[in-house]
Amino acid sequence: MNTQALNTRNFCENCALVDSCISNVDKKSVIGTQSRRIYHKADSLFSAGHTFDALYVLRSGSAKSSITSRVGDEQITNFYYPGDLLGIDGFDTGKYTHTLCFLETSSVCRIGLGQLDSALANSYHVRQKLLRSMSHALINEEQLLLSISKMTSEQRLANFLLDLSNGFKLRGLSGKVFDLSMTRVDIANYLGMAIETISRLLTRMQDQGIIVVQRRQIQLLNETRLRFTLYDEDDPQITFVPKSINCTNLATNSL
Amino acid sequence: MNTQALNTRNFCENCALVDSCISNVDKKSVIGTQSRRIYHKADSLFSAGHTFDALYVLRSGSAKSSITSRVGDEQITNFYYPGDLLGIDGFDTGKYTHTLCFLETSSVCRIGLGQLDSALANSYHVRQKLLRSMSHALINEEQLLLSISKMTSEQRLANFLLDLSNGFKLRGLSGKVFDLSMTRVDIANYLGMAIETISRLLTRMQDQGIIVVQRRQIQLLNETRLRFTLYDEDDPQITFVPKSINCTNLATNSL
DNA sequence: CGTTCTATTGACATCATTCAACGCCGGTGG
DNA sequence: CCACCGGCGTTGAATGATGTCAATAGAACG
Repeated sequence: MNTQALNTRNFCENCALVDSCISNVDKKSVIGTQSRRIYHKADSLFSAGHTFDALYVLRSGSAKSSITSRVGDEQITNFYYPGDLLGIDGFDTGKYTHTLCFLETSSVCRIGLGQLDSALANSYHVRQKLLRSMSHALINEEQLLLSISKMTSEQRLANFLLDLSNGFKLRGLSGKVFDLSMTRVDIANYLGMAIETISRLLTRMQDQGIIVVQRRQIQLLNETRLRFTLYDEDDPQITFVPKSINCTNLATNSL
Repeated sequence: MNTQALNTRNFCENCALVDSCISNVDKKSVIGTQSRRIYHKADSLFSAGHTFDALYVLRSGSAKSSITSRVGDEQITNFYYPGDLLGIDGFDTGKYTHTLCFLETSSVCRIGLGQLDSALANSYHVRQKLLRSMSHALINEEQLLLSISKMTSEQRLANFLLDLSNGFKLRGLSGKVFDLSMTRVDIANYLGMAIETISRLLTRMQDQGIIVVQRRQIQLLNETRLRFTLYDEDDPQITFVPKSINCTNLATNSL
């Protein structure tokens, strides 16, 4: 399985992601990255329990990460696209807790922990970038949590499609027509629902003229209506019931 | 509201948390912390949208953090106990995304961002500690996700009680008898279920002789049985169905 | 000592899962 | 080239776990 095209460089200064990539945020001290090889669908980059020895940046393709409970249940925690940072779950225990698995042919840049740490010590921008990425990952997870525990399945799916669309737009691709790199099973797992429900909802949305589904290809016909399902659909007038948890909002910041 | 006892020091070298606290992980360069004041129940430390200017360490008491969706739904993302790091959600955008709210009389140590960054630049241990904490927070969130999307309400509640018990044990308190500092509403929100369900489950567990509930006080009578409900209860023989997501487990780590 | 917050309990409604059958597509081997 | 097979996706019917609504009561708070 090492027969793949293997491409090892010391610096990725002409990577397409050059501006957003943690290796390049500090122009004065580019982090050397190694081991840029090609992975294929269903290959894994690392598995839960493996020694944490590097972070990775996804260069091309797409991937998913998942955790496993003691009972054997798996939960997909995220999908990744080019530019995303992989492996930050490893800092906690020194072992990866995620299993990272590619959804299609993909490539990554590897940043060894030693290199990373010296970059952190030397560059404010690298520190900023890493902390920001990790904070972002956390918030992302919490948004997912919010959607799973507070939204109907239809809203979750709509939200998911809009998120994907946004991600593609940000990467300069079409937010109107795109391909899902993950299976229905993956989506269902990620959103905490049954694949049958996904199927039914997709066809219903199609019947309503909101989207067009052809296998893995999705076309958004009416983004406004899609976005609208996120609000309480029964109630045309968007009622902002704050539903607030008891918390005095003094928010006496600092001192 | 500034009438509270106000206690400002430069260094917290004799804090009870001295060993685990990020301010003290590097004995050679203790981070100066400021503004140790007393907060009360329902006070908030910061709110979503406020400028991110500091991290905090919870010194005493307990707290919860929550995020709010555009529709006004709130989701509690975590409960905090002494030693926990607060505010790491702020790195992403430079504003807090959480609202942090105390559940009882509490105190914190404040670590300004400037101080933090110089400590990060100078100390490997501080870098390690911060990254570890953030990674841990991420994993924690994902465990919650897993439990919400893959477990029954009974299992979620059992899991929650066991987690709390563990936390108290780790802090040298009793894991058998403890007080919930949060309301049923908070628990329900956190676990993604209705308060009525919490109520019913608690009384059922009590009827089964697994726990004793008296308002906020919980006593674990039979921890083994509680732990056992986490597995598929129908099936006495624990069946480890791996339920694996399609992912070749080559896990060709590094290269 | 009333008002409000918190918690409990019952009856009922419902959304989503589960079970089951089937169709489609791509790959593989004869 | 065709037939078979397995993975993926769709659809229908029945079930059930959990939420919603409603009534009540105790504790906390001012």
